[in-house]
Amino acid sequence: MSDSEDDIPLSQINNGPIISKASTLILNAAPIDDSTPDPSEARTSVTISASQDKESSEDSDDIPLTQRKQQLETEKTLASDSDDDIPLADKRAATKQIMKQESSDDDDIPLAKKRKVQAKAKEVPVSKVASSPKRAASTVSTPAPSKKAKKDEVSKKKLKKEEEEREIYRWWEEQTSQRAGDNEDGGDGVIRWTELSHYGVLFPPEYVPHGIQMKYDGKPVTLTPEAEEVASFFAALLESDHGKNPTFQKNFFSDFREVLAKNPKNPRLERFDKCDFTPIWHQFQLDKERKKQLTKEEKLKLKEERQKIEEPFLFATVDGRKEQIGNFRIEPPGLFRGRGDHPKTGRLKRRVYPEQVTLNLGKESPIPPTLPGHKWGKIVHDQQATWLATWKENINDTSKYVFLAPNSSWKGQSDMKKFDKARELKNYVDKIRASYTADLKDKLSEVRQRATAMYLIDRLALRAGNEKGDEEADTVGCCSLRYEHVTLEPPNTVHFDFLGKDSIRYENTVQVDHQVFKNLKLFQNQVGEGHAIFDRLTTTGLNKHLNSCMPGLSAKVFRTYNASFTCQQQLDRLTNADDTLPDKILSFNRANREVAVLCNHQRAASKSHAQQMVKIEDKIRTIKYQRMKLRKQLFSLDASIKKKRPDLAEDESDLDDDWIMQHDIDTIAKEREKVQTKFHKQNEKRKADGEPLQPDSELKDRLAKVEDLKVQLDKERGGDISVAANMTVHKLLDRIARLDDRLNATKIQATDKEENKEISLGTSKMNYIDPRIIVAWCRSYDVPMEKVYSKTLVQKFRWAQDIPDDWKF
DNA sequence: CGTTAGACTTGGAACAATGTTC
DNA sequence: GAACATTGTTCCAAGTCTAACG
Repeated sequence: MSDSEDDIPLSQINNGPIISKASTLILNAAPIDDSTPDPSEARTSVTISASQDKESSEDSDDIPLTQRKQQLETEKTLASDSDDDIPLADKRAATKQIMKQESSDDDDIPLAKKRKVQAKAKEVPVSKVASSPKRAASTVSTPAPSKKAKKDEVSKKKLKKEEEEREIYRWWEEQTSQRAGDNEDGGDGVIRWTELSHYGVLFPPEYVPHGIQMKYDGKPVTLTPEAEEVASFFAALLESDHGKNPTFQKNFFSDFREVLAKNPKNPRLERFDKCDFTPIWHQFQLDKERKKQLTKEEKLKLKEERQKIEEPFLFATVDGRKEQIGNFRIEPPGLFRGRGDHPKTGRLKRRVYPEQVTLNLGKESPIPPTLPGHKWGKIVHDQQATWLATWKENINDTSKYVFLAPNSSWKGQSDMKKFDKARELKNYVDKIRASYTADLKDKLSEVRQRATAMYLIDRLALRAGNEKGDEEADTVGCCSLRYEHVTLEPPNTVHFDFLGKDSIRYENTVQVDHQVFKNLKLFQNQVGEGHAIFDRLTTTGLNKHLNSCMPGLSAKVFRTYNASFTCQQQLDRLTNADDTLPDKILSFNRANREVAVLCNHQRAASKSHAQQMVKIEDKIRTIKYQRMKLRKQLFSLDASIKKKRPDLAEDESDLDDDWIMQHDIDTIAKEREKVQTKFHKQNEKRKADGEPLQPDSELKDRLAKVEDLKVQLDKERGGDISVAANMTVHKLLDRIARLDDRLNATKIQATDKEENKEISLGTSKMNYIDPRIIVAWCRSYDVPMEKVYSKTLVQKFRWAQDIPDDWKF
């Protein structure tokens, strides 16, 4: 293996913008069906589309960006109005191949049958049990006194675990027909439960005034507790982005003044810029510090107190089964943290009292107690609903709900239903693609717009894009795209730039089907700046049509389908059975990343990312440096090794003399400092213990040793290699091998980190990738599940674990 | 029909817990 | 063992989509 080669990807990855990756990926994942019903009529555009697909699928095979650009440019110059002159001899074949691959995945056993595969079901508990004795065995070596206690603890844990295991409702093992939600015609009229009881919701504690005064115009002012609370909400955010956002400030101040005016004891504060919340802010900083300083015991005690309060709220009983509840807390009052350019951001979100809360309970269930002096707003018995409690929030007048946790049967069932639906789309997608491709030329602009939108939703995994009001942030999805969000570059390149959900920017450049390009141009010209491109299309209309293509189909299913499809495809492509575990994990992360890119799941890069990269690069070099030294020792012991192991004769890349020099200097400096702090610390301890101090000569001796090291390093740099007396060739080879492992692992880590800096993997893992894909992958490549799923995700996807080894999406 | 309400999924950021390193 | 980085969890805003409404 050559180091220089290995280092290439990291730097290159940097250059590859997400955009191009995303576009190639999707076009690749979604081959166009070139068997249009009417070949003579469809020839031109269909041919083109096929050829484009071919090209873009080539793109995806890691052609550097620069080359891709060239390709694009050549195409530009080549392209003329007559579409016919593009040769396509082998291009069809390529498209076919992709299609074939897709349909060969199509080993679709009817879903109903698949569910019954339970051979694995028994294995889960077995492996659990097997792991427990192992743990018990490892405690045997511990000292006698604690032995018994530990053993007790272990068996207790084991028991608890087994009990938990028994308590799990394995709904996925039951006859499908018994389950709600399996109903083809959606969830309407479905009874979800017959018995439902829970302890209601947990209210946040009443406000406790701190008495710290804010200042106005430089002078401290006294506020009523109610006003102080609101001032404190803002004070806490003083240094955050929200606190600095003018809209946030304006909205906060207007609501703050309203609260102030409610009580004549409050001062009149006219101007925001005269307010000074820093005294409160400082107090909060202090509080945080103090909280951090608490001892372990104190923290534990606080935690226990919290848990004791929560305990009754944790579970609900549904038809006799215990189910975990997700969010049983009423949201505390605060300032509304709207995202992006939300016109209401900063407004006061008021405290919620029991009178505003509706509980959903079984008729027979006891009504839980609530805050003293209060009563519940309403008690209902809605057996079609899965919410346990609901209330209205005052900012946007929208409903908030308490639901069961993600590991519950209700959530699990609808999750499974969602993925099964996406999987079902596989069987329809070719037909649907053919049909919208044909519709791209429909005379009815309504139909044509719908087809164009479907193309985008399918190819780019765009969201549907419902209408939004003036009181919300201006964000869009497919149906609500406006003129200015799309830039067209002939012959068929489209630039997208708009704010999507959560005001996350979607920026992408794609080559599209010629007819799509023409349509977009036409629509744009018809509407003009500031107007919706698809002016005849609504999400409702689109979904109605989709539903007629396949029962239960809606726009979001395409996102799920394309995400899961991509993941399956990438995992198959990237993983090798004989890879090391870290390599497999890297492959997994890459597949996961492809999906995240496709769905445009972003995160803010950490402020220290660049520094962190420098640090890790330095770590890599340090390992290489150590390796180099070992190599040299090896050759000085036995020169013949050079011939036997030519791989060891090669120099480490990017280890130049300057770096080595600097590294040695740094090493010495660090060593010196270490010696000194250690010396002083020891003396401080001695002082505290009343022991005699170590003399300064001791420090000098130790520092002299550092100097010896320096001399040795200098000598080694000069080519003078010293080998320890007891060192052997075998030992050296062994050490080098271990360094190589470390080097490899660190490099992988670096690559992963860089590729990941602005991409958030969590959302796709949690919501878009069919967990059965991942479970099957883990099994066939012998990767422990915990390496890819956190504890909670394992629980959430329990239903996905009883599948055959060869399960494919 | 278009509009709104309601219920449920999806999403990034903040926060907490845990792991790593000096 | 404290400081830092990483990972996992919680929070709650912001979507989707269907049903009900007028």
